[in-house]
Amino acid sequence: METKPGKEKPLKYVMLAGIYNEPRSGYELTKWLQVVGQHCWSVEHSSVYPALRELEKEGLISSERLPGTRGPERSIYSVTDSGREKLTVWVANASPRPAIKDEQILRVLCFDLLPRETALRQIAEVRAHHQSQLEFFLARQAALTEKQLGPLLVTRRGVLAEQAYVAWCDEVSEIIARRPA
Amino acid sequence: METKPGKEKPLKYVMLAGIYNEPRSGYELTKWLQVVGQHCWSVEHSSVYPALRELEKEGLISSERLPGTRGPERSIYSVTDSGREKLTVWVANASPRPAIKDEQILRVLCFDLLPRETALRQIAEVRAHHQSQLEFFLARQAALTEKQLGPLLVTRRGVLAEQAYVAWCDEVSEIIARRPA
DNA sequence: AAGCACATGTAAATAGTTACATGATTCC
DNA sequence: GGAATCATGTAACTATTTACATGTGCTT
Repeated sequence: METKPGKEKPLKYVMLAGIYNEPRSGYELTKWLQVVGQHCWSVEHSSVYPALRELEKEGLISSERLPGTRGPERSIYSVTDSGREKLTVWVANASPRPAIKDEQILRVLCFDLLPRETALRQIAEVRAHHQSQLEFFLARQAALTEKQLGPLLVTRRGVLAEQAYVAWCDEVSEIIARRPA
Repeated sequence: METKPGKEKPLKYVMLAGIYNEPRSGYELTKWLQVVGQHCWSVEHSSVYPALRELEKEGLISSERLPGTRGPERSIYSVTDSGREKLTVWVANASPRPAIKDEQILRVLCFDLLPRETALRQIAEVRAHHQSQLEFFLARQAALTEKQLGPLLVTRRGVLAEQAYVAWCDEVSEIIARRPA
């Protein structure tokens, strides 16, 4: 047995996956988790740095100190051979069902509490947000080739998910609009 | 000032929305959050009961003790007038962006670590899960009329979200399949 | 009488955020 | 020299899960 046969924190594997995809600093990893990772696993930087230290202590990643091109020095992490092995085992496992927290859907559940105008305005704003996310993922998709299999598939997920959200907003608007006030 | 001008826990509003939608017991609310709430806000029962007590203490919901039709006695909660007012204010507010935790997308990011067969098998299982979720939401949709505006719109979200997930799984399969091993 | 679904609760542990803190470098 | 971005970190707090706990009533 190696220290503990128990389960490991998903966040560490999430980060390992991000670093495997491309060597990154903690800062870059945080940014990545906040933009690309928005539809899979978004966290704050305060969770990232301690996890990086754990991963390094376990020998799953290694760091290299580099002078920042535009900014101060940072540590760039790469996945070690041992990390790659652990990651491979993890990737082959089954995932728990996605966990989603989306208050907006619950607001829509209660839309009969609002005057029609208010509801329509709210959903229009939500639509605008997801439309701009969609455009972001479309732009990213256009910049990728089939060579970059993983990033391309993840980006496709972003595109499809945002398209579905925008389509739902449109349905909500339409149904609300043609309703008796 | 009423006790605290600070922000309130989202879970309480989520539950208030669920009870407003239909008076429910803690047990029923938990079930609802686990099935319908899967694409908006899923929690365990251990979070539900304490929050119910808080909501009742604040006078936002009231309980009625009823003998269970098939099972022991339970408390059915309804939204009070005061609760309805608070809920209305909340519904009119803007929502934070959805927070999603989905390990599967990150596994796909690393699919080049797996033999093609393994990856295809995994994604087929994931597809099957979302397909069955889709069928659940479609059945639910068929049972609703436009009278039940909120539940219908929430169910539509389930349908669209699961369709998008299934479509993504198909894309992943296709791209993996026609790749050099 | 055993097993299952109903029904509710608490305590300990974990995960994650918010707020606090610091400092470098670049651009205006 | 001030603002913005880069870059990293800690501490306190909050939210949520897991595990423990208990008991009812129906079905087989």
